Amino acid sequence: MQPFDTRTAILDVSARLYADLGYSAVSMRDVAGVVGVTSANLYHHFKGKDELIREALAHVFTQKTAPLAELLERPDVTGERLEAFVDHFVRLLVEDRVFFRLLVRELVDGDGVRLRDLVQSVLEYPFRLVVGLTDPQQPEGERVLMAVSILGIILGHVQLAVLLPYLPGGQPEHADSSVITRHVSAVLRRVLDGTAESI
Amino acid sequence: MQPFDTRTAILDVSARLYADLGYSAVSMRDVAGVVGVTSANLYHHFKGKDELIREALAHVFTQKTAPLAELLERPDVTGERLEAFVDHFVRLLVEDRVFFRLLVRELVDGDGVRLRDLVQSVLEYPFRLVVGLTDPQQPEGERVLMAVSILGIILGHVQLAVLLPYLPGGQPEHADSSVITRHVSAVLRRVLDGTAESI
DNA sequence: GTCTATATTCCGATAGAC
DNA sequence: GTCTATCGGAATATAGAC
Repeated sequence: MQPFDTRTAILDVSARLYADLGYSAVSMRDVAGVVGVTSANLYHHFKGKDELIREALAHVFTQKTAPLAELLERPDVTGERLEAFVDHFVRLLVEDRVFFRLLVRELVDGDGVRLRDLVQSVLEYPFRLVVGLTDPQQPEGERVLMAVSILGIILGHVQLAVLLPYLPGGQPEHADSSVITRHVSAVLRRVLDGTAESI
Repeated sequence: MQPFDTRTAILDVSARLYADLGYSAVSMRDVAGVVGVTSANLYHHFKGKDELIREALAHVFTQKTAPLAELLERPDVTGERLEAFVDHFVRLLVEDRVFFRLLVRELVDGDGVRLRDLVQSVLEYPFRLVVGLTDPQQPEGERVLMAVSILGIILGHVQLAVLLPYLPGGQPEHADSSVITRHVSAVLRRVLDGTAESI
């Protein structure tokens, strides 16, 4: 642990550039240039480009998922765990552009191994919570589908937000995390209350 | 118009490779090799890589959106226009892997100009329909947010489907278009009926 | 309209000095 | 741990013959 850890700096820069440009468009020279070292130095810290990007992904995902897990481990005393989860997840996706873009990129480009890693490091925990919010009297398959719908509506909402300036009636304010959180919470509460008292 | 139009073949191959690999990972040599011509030939039909990919996108989007527009222009006599729309849109995203991946890639990588093109060629029409399905007594902003939620839940559901094999309780059958259509239709019907009789 | 051949730049990766 | 120097190959793009 040094005051300025070169390896960590490389991981941070790699994650940001990969999130913005994608795997093939970010070169080892680019990363090195932003960090302020030579590209040869990158090969001292990492075996190659594949390993660098893979570790950068794990670096960001483990970093950003910890607070979410902490939230989910708190007991639900107010019955507003759904709102708290939506608020936190929307805020994470809207306000952390790097995290959001890494997530979407993995969903579209990830192979089987990387998708399983993504689930285990980021999505499995919130997924279990959301399944727990669905009607326990429904069969397992229905509850899984409902959980996917809930996570999907949040992801889709954030993803479509970039189109709002070009959609008829769309205002950029509709992409604010507070607006999205309020709206999605209301929709989900209506859906969940229609099936069971799940709080 | 020739029996085998080289230009059209180039556009089809470009769209497929770009959908699978992304902009930087698909080379002019790759496209030419699959089509069965030389890369120099591509520069006779298109000014460069940028123009090729841009025209390939427009080629696919205008092609695949026509049936959707046709559906939306039919009068809603049975009151099941929502179900018909969900069915068609889910089927399009699930069964046409090229279209789906192009759409997601544009959402994550597109700049202002390309996003506006995407809206005008693909999303504006279904968006107007979905706005029409929401409660007319709600203010415009609320109806827009609801429409984004409806499109978003479909997009998010299809997008998260790749994770189902790795999620607890997830079954690959949950990614079938018929299963997604039935589930999403039921959820949306519940949400929309909670606000107004919109049929 | 399609080809061969090539110019130029950039890429990932390595060797070896310090 | 960081550097200079460089290799071999692949990228976009062009010139010009057929």
